[in-house]
Amino acid sequence: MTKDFPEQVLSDKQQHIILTAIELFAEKGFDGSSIRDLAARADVNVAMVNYYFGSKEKLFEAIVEYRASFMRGKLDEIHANTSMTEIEKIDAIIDNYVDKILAHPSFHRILHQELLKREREALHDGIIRIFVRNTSVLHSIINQGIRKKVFRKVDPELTMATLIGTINQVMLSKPLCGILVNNDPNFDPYTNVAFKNRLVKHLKLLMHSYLLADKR
Amino acid sequence: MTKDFPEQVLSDKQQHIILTAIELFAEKGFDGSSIRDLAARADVNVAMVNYYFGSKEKLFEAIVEYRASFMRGKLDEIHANTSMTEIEKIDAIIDNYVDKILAHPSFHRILHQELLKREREALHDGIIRIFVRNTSVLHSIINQGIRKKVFRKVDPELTMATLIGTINQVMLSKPLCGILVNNDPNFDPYTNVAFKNRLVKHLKLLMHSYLLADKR
Amino acid sequence: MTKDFPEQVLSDKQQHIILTAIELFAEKGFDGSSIRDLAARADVNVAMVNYYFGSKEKLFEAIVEYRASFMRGKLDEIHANTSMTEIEKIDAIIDNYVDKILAHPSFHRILHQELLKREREALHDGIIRIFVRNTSVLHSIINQGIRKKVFRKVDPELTMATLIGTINQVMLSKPLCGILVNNDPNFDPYTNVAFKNRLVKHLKLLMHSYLLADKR
Amino acid sequence: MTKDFPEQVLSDKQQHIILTAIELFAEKGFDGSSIRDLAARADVNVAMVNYYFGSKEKLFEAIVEYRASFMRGKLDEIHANTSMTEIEKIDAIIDNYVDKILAHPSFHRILHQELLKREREALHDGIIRIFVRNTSVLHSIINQGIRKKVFRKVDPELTMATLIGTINQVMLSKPLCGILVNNDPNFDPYTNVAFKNRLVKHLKLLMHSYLLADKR
DNA sequence: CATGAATGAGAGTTCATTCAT
DNA sequence: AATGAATGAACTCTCATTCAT
Repeated sequence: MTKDFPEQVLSDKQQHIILTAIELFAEKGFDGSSIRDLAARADVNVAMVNYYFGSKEKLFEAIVEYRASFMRGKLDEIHANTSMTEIEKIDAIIDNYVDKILAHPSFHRILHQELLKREREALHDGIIRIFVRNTSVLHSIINQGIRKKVFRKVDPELTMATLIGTINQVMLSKPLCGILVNNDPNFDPYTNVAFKNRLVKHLKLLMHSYLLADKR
Repeated sequence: MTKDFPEQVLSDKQQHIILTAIELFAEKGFDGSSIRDLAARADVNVAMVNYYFGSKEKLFEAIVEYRASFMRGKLDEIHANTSMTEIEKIDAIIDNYVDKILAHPSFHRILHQELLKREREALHDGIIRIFVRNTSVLHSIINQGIRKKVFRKVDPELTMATLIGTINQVMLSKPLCGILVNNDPNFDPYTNVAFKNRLVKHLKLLMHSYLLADKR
Repeated sequence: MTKDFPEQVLSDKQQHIILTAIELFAEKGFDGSSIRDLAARADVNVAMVNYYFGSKEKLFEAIVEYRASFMRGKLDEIHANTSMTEIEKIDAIIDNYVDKILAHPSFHRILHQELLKREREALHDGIIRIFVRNTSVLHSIINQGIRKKVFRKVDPELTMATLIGTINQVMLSKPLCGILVNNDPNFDPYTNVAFKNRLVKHLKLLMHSYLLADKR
Repeated sequence: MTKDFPEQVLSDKQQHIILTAIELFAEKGFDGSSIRDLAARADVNVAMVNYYFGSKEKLFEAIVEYRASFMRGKLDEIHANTSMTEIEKIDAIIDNYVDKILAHPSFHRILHQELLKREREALHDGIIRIFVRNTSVLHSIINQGIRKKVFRKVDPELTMATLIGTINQVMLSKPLCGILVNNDPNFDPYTNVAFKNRLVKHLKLLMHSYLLADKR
């Protein structure tokens, strides 16, 4: 069984602060959010954040720790499954990815905000490590498919970038996504089941045509 | 004839500040960068930013204005070209996109950082407008291809997301990209010609298989 | 029973800041005083002013609130008193006014400084309201005296201006007052009992001759 | 012949700046007005103020110099006139004062703003000197009237304070004055002839009753 | 265990003034 | 003689953090 981080025990209040912080940071960015904002929104004392987490930066690390392993379990299971073909595994990963990411859009947004900066190196590296680990299964499956010649000789790394990048593109901005897919900036794609199905369908079709098409 | 930059006359010093700010904001984020940092790095007086641009926020707007039209010219040209097939236009757009975005990775990163927040609504909307404008040509070409039945009945919006999203994914983080494509966090993909060709090749192959494959 | 001060609870430190600010603003004006000056003089941290009062402007409002009602109680009592004649009431008001204003020369000076500007409209209006309230009793007594024909048919508003204006004139500038009444710029009239009596005597004599003289 | 200050020659532009500054300082106070505000309002270059007057403070001195002697001429004439009785002289001074002050309400307001502070000592002293000189004639006339026993044994200094203070009180704040005399904050008393006559009438009546009444 | 008070550092911005032209 | 560009200092205010209780 895999564990990304020590299974630290978090009190309800700590969890509450973390969940509030995820929303706040997603809206205003880490630097754009103040501890006072956060304390007010979470209805706790200003000193609580430092008291519980040590510092604002450590709170961010706690957030990552709290949500980081959100992928692993199912991915490893898919990877280890010997009764699935490679393309079935790809499909399963698509289902899983879309599911998990749409379930936590704010956290996803925070991670990407931090990834886009080059500050806070330790944190940056930590986030990169999460990404690398979470994509390694996908990487391995694509490579295996190619080796087995059930997949075309595609570029494995960039194929991964396509799969993840398509989802990220949609998650970039709720209003932008709303405009593009529904011509309505107030449309919320992240909670819309029809949109989720549409996204999954597109990704599967895309991957099928790309990976399976005519393997000469 | 096309023009890449707005007519507004900017002094050398103003341009210098803008270029320095693009690098700084890309590294530390807008909120994470201080005017003092910027002034020191650009080797100008702290008061210059407000003197030239009015405020930190207006500097951001000036940056966007300075680089915003970085796509349009060529795109319109491709769109209007009647001697190209749809798939040739897609290829041309891929060439163009990759070219332009790899040439200005920092600006690209800044835009996405701001897009990931929901603050500064006016600016956010402005950036969204740029994205919508820059993707509208692509949208129109895909739709035309589908109407002409030279393209499969794909999901046009999500196909765009795939194209743009793949590039964005690669631009997300230099070290992440370096690790994935070269197993070396110090590898700089953005200035590497081989990588650029690899990216272009992947995208074209991807789009060809997806759009053209067996239109039954 | 009357209360001179609003109910609001102010800590000792807050009161200390307010009292220091009154002196400072009286000397240098509101705009001429910096929060750093104030903090240094009051021997508190620069951040305390904003911490306690929110902003420099709100500190001003707190000052006004703290001292604004400095008149009312006694005035209402005089007004309501049915056993005094009108001229006795005027005399009592003179006693009261001179007393109160000489006790808080700095606050008095601040109010007038702000009154002389046309900025900060809300504040300006607030101060005007205080003046109007504080003079309304006087107004009403003069009018009553005229109606009862114990006073001459004077101009009630300008008679008020004379009464208040004489006191204000003396409060304008300590050195100017010192020179005029004692030929000594260092003479402090505001703490001098003899001067206070002299001022009261002059005002009473003035009002008696003006209001009572020959009512044909 | 008396001269308060060297008869410096001022160009039209300098006069224009001075007149604009008087209005601006009257509205926002000296510290509340910026040279940029002034330059913009006067439609001149920012550097002009320092170029012409040396500094912001020296501009203030130039303003005082420009308007300071606004009283003297006529006052000296009244004083020296041997064919007028003392009370006639008082009446003439009232006419003159009210006239001059109502003609330049902004300058009057500036002087008092500065008088209310204790800053800029040299300037403060200069202004005090102007006040003392301008009131000396009045002082001398009252004293003479008392000596000649045509006036009562009033308090000469405070009688002056009453005369000047009544006018000042009315000049304190346009809206306050408007409310008191006309129950209308938008009423402009300073340009209203009826109000001027009312003020003069009140002052003369006041001074007559006070100075002349029953000299036992 | 939890908190309100307090703080030094640094933020963005504005200022009067200077200077090369 | 006149000015636009430029600047260092100082402004108000907010910040993450600390600490006595």
